[in-house]
Amino acid sequence: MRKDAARNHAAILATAARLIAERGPDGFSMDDVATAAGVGKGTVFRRFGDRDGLVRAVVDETSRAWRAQSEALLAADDVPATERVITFVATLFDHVMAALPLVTALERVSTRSIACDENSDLTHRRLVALITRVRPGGDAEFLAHALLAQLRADVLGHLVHQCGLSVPRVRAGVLSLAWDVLSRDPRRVDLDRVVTSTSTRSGTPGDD
Amino acid sequence: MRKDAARNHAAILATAARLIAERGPDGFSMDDVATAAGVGKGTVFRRFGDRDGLVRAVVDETSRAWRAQSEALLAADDVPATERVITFVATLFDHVMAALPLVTALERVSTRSIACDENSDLTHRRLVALITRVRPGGDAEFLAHALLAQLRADVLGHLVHQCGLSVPRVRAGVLSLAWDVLSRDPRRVDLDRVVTSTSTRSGTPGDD
DNA sequence: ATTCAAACGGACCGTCGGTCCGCTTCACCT
DNA sequence: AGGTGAAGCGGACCGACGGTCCGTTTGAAT
Repeated sequence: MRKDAARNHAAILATAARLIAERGPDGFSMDDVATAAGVGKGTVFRRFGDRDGLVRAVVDETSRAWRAQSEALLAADDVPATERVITFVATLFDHVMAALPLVTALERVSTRSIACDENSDLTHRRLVALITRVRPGGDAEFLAHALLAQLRADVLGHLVHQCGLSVPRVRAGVLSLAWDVLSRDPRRVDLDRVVTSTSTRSGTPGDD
Repeated sequence: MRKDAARNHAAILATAARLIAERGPDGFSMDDVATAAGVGKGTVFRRFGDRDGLVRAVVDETSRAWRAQSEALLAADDVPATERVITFVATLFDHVMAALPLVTALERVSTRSIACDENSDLTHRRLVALITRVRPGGDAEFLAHALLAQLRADVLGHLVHQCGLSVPRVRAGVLSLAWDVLSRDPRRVDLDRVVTSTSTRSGTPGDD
């Protein structure tokens, strides 16, 4: 990589991170980034492909520390399995909250609403692995999705900024929920009967 | 309301609903709707204010049946409280799944990522009321948010279309989770100790 | 039939993501 | 050091889109 290219690459990343943090997840255009970074628009697109790629690159850099943390947690066999799941969720919560505008921007990338990138997928797989050790019988894949849905940046931002819930309260709620899910009671009631009796009166969707 | 205005109003709503269903939550422009409905662009904006308003109007009409259903559920004092919550969640799930592209479009309205409209708020308040009867001591407001987060259209669409989970599987997962949350065990472990000991090592966010 | 306000419609505007191509600059080679 | 080719640069340009404006049309009340 040429020297000027490396310099521009770093400048663009730093500028984008700053603009997103200052102006929110939608408060910047590609022109803004280019101008503020002191480069031409073409340079930004040459480096990162499109807006999507730029946001991903910034997130990727910012979340590097957390990824290492979660990787270490996977290998920490001395810690009880349940505690590892809870800690995984807690650290991810903290990470998302610390970079709310940035992660929100990631979730709003044009192509898909929910992140389909490698990092998100890796996070999910790791959580599945951890949950499986606690509840080998349960639907770990779904449970991981359910817990991760609680940690979506737009969800957390909504709770904190629109609804006015305090961050500690939300954090406690998320962790309690994770705990409940992990310690679920296997004596399942007849959920099917309760539910289908009322909901299938109109349309019976989802049974193709 | 003048006759032609009423006719155009209905035509625009129907056309928008059709386009969203056919082409997905982002597959239509305001010009598209106007042209397909046989009216001028100005007419669409005069009626609905902006893109946001148009999508909301379509959703509002489509969800009318479900709103009545949920209202009846609130008043059904003969049904056990827990069953009412589960049924509430189940019918909302069915409603969202039946109109996935439309609800997804609603969630992507420009102003805010998470719906802040009157309907969403009403749904949340009703769910809070129902949950409070089951768990008077718990954080009903947060729990309602947590359950509703599972029913976000983009979340459900991701699980079904990207991850390939079947609709019944997701439905069962969501209802099980609701059940678990409602029947949570009040004997709380020392969650705080477990969590803060590991996660606060880096940054201690959220304790202002 | 007259009248006028409500409604209409499409030309028009600003913004933005993304492309293109002529110019510049780096790094390597002799 | 000077030459050389390619990698990199940058901003003019394009098409799409949300939203506005205003001259024209139309419905209904009198």
